[in-house]
Amino acid sequence: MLSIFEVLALPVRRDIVGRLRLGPKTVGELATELGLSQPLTSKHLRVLRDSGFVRVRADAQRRWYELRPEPLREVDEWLEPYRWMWEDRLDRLGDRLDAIRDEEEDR
Amino acid sequence: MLSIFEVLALPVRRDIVGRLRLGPKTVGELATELGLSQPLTSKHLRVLRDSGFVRVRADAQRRWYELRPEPLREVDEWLEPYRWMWEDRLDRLGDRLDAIRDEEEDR
DNA sequence: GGGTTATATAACGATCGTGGTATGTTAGAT
DNA sequence: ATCTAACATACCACGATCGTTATATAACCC
Repeated sequence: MLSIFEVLALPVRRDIVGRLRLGPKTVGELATELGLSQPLTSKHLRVLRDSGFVRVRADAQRRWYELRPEPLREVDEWLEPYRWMWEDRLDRLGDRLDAIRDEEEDR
Repeated sequence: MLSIFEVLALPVRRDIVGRLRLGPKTVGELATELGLSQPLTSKHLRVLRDSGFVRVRADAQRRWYELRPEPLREVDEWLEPYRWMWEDRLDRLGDRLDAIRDEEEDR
């Protein structure tokens, strides 16, 4: 089975993930949108499924694929130790100051 | 040239990135720490360099590799449209409330 | 200059994932 | 019961990348 980062390494798979962001879609819908053959679409969805990115719901012959947050969240957590490199804050201090300023402006 | 996600797909490359998090290291240091051959280490560093993850500073025969934030930041930005899926907040409202609560506690 | 240290690159073989084609499976429709 | 629609899977071949080994480059030391 492919790791989370390996799954995301392929542009077409990130594309699928992106198109499922706003709601579930069927294999046929995705294949059409992406201009892929049905078997190839199914295969990528299989990879996404095995790695936890999507789950399937059966509906007659249709298969509705739905995005799951966990793997994406893992990527987010992996990034955490590096965020200080581009987020100019001292241990969330910046966020707090921003929030306070926003509150002031709302008055 | 490999894309950012392709670069991160390999565990050993994420490992290198991780070990450079706290400061620059030489090829030899990394090779020893990771238990890799020198040529392999150099090759991975080459990939990391081409994709912008690291930059090199020459120092006699030594090459100091330093981590750069940009590609990691790109991953972070790619994740942005998905964060609502696991961050329980309504358009940053949660962050603000957290910050306000923290401020209250500090009093 | 000769030797050594540190690193980069070339060449090669092997592995693995990708994409295509063909086929299997299941459910609905007539 | 048969036909069709929607999807999954098996098989195969190509291509890319990974790791190894050998070699090249460059700078320091004696």
